[in-house]
Amino acid sequence: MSSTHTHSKKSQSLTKNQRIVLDLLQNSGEPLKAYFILDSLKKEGLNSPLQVYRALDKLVELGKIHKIESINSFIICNNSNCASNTAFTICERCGKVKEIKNKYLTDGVSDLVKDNKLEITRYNLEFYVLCKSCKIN
Amino acid sequence: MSSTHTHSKKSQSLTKNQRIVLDLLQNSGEPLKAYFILDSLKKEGLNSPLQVYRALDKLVELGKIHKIESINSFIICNNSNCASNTAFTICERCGKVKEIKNKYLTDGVSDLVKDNKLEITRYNLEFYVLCKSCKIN
DNA sequence: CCTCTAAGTGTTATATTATTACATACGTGA
DNA sequence: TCACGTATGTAATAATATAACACTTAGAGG
Ligand SMILES: [Zn+2]
Ligand SMILES: [Zn+2]
Ligand SMILES: [Zn+2]
Ligand SMILES: [Zn+2]
Repeated sequence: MSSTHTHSKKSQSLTKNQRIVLDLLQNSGEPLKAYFILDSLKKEGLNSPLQVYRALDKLVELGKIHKIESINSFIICNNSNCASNTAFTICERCGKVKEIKNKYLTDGVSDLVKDNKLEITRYNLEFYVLCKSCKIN
Repeated sequence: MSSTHTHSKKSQSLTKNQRIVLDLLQNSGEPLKAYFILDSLKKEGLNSPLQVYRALDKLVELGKIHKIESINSFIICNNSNCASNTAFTICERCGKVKEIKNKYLTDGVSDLVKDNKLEITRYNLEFYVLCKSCKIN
């Protein structure tokens, strides 16, 4: 390490807007909506929807967050390596969202996809459930 | 036909708005957006977004159409029995959408779900692909 | 250091998607 | 007939997302 070449600086560094949006999602752990993010980060200097959407787009592209399509929300990736392949459970009662990191499920889906000759570039799987605490009550 | 009894009318009969929206989706076969539907059916008497959304909601509930979440569009169900469990491929290049009716895939997903002790009430799977004609060109 | 370029920023305005609220109509069953 | 559930029509508004344009910054390479 610490060799002469200075490359790959870019790949590690997020811009200020990207960073504060990522931090908020990280600290929240929950899915957040773009305009909620905007409101939350007004004090940090974010003024317009576009600033939020641009940061979100980039973070999605980098695989650091995911968009949950059916609720128009964004959540931190807790999986670190799912690229653009995502799977979530969403509680139909309380709205709680969990990223599925069960290897067997995601591998299984990949296998099914291969077996069925679907050439998938990426996928988004949203499973609606009744979560444990909602099941009890 | 035209017998005396009038029962079970309700279960078969859609209202006028529901019918014209369903017919449009049926004839199209493609995913359509709510406001496109509205524009298309102005001449049939639809005047407001709400009329469209109400019809769409009902048709989704009846399982006659599906919403494709990642493109905010609605498409006729070509499967007739998928209830609220849906699976689609979406071409990333041309946007073409196909409902997956491959029994092995959907059964496989169900099995995976069972094996992984996920109590799913329904699911929505969106697979992004490069479709055949886009692959060639 | 200088210049070029890709990426990001800030801002305003606008487009697109969806719901709230409220008054009215209509069919079914008690 | 009355109550009830469902659908309707309409206006207003909320929520989500993008277009357009001028400007800035950071890194690559000479
Ligand atoms: Zn992830
Ligand atoms: Zn729950
Ligand atoms: Zn279907
Ligand atoms: Zn295609």
